[in-house]
Amino acid sequence: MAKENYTIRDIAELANVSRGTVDRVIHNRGKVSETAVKKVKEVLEKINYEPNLIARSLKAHKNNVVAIIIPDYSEDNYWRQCVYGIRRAEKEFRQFGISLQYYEYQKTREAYEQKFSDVIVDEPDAVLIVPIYYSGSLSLFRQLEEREIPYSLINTPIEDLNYQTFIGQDYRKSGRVAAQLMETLVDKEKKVVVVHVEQDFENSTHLHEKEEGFKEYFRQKNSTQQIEALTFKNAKDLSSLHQELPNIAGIFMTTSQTYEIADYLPQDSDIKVIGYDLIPKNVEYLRLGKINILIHQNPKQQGYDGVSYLSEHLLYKKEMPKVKLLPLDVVVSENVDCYL
Amino acid sequence: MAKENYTIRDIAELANVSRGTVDRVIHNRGKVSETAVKKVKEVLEKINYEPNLIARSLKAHKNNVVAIIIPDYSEDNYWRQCVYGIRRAEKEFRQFGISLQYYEYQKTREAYEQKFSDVIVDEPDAVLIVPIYYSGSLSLFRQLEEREIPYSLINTPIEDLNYQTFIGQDYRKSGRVAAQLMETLVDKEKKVVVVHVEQDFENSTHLHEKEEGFKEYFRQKNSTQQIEALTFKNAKDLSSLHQELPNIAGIFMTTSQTYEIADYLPQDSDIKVIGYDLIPKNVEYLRLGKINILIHQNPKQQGYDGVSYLSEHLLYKKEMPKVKLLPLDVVVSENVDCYL
DNA sequence: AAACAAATTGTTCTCGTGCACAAAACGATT
DNA sequence: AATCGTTTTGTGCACGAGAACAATTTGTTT
Repeated sequence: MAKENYTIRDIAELANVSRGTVDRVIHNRGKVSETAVKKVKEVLEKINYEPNLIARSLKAHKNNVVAIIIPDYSEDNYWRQCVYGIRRAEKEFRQFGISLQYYEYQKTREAYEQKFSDVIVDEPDAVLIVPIYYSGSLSLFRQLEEREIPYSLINTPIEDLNYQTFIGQDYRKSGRVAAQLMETLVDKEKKVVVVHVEQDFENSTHLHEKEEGFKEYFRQKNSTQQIEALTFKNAKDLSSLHQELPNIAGIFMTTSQTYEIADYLPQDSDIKVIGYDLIPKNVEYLRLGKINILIHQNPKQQGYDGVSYLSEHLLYKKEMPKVKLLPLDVVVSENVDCYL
Repeated sequence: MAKENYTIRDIAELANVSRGTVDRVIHNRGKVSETAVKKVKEVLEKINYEPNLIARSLKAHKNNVVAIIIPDYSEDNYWRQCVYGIRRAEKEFRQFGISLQYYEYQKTREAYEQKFSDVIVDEPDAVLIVPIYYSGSLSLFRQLEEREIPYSLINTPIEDLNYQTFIGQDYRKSGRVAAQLMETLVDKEKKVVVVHVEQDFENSTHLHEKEEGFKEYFRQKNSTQQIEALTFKNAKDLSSLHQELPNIAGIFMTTSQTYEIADYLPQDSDIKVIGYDLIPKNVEYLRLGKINILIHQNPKQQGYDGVSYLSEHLLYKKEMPKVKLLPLDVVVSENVDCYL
């Protein structure tokens, strides 16, 4: 196989046909005689033709619109990081005729569904969505499918949908990682607790997965470690933990409100805390030693990948993986700088 | 600011001049009358012109050659991973007229310097180099500089060179991370040892840095932890550690031969091992629990970034950072899959 | 075999930039 | 005012793919 980069012209010459015919064969459109098809295909098999994407996209410029449905990020550092990644991809793909349309929703189910409906009315060419509310919006997803609008989910998985790609983490594995790290931090005399802070816990399968992974790890190790799971609708309710604290060796927070729990611990507490996400408050507490370990969910990468995949799909019909799992980065105070 | 993507043509119309004049002003080449310059610049300030890189690179195609000087990777898993990253970038930039030329060297100083000389004779447009040998090759770097051939270093830093970019890790911080993790794994009764396996230890500043970072962490914490550093020219010599083992709580291996030390530990040993790199043998031992933690040096990313930076520099004269530090990924058995 | 329709093949233009070259404008000199 | 040289400005082409359109060949019918 020669290294050279062949062009449509080269192929046409080699096959003794015109450029138009080669083009028709490659994209198997239009009528071409069998003999011509054969001639071209023979050449194509011999050489390794890779179309020049630059030339192609120079021509393309269909101006595709990708809708971004994301929680209001003005006050939320996690989603803001995600938007940074989205913006990076936006800048990169604008050249290729991709433009983004943002639909920010306040964190209520109504607002979410409203924005989602808006998107459907606007008929974008693709949709990237953070579906933090589960039930109810299924019919909206179905509408996207009927209209054949490709969509990807980031951060929060939902089963039984025909999305293009889910981008996020393996949450069960994430719980297991937390468990393994917790095991090294605490000794088994006291119990460890898994704490969820989420209004709609029932529908948050990813939090269930984290808890399950956490317990699974200890179970498979035949550990005698005592584990208790607690669910709070609101961070304020964490104060009720107060009297339990003396019996607790470690806390695994399954959401990014990890810093909230650290606030309820006494100054000289020896309780180990493992949680999620490099939001500023968490990072501060990690540096102070109030939080021991954070698992980084790579929101920036999630946003970037989400837009990239959809864009390349629209531009080149590139296939996308059904699931893209990002690494489970373990962050301690000494390496936190690398991830900021 | 309108969102529209302006073209040279648009600017020409708005400024009432020809495309050629706009082009001359933008690249400030050639003679243009002051009035014309003013007219064009006024328009340029009003709109936000961003040249279409696609059209630009469609035209470019100067076929730049980037030389890759890298240790023989047929038998070395670490460098092979690095080459994977290089290949990914190669594929991506081939379209843009970048081609790579590989110069693999056997791991002796003579072979290294020979290949380096070959590169200089071949006069590539840029050089990406893994300089595992330090002294002696400085004159070769100077020759690159004289010929104004841009070059970047990956993995191994060398001071006082006018390289474009060094891509690798912050080795001191890397040692600190290892120390912090070691602290959680061992109790202070026994000592921990830092083990280097390297023929040319004197010249390996990055290994010194790792050791120094490791010690620095404990020192700053006013820890009473006893630390000892040992240097071996060859992995076989590790057997001499045997009688010391009962006094050792943890071992910090500064190179990828971490699996070698694990082989010398008794089956039921409680000695904790922290080391580097996700080569298959290390990963196997991590899964088996013979190694506790690996720090991932991201060789694939290093290779990819190295080629990308140089390519974009050649193509668009894009500026490159002087130093690009990759994250210090902490890998345990439960999250190792994410990084493979 | 002429006439026509249908199938196939070939040509040309577009995308936006960058460069080479052609055209025009300007100024100076006779 | 005509000529020349110089400066400035305008135009055309190439890059490679893709699609519309034009041209050709093929097949069918009378």
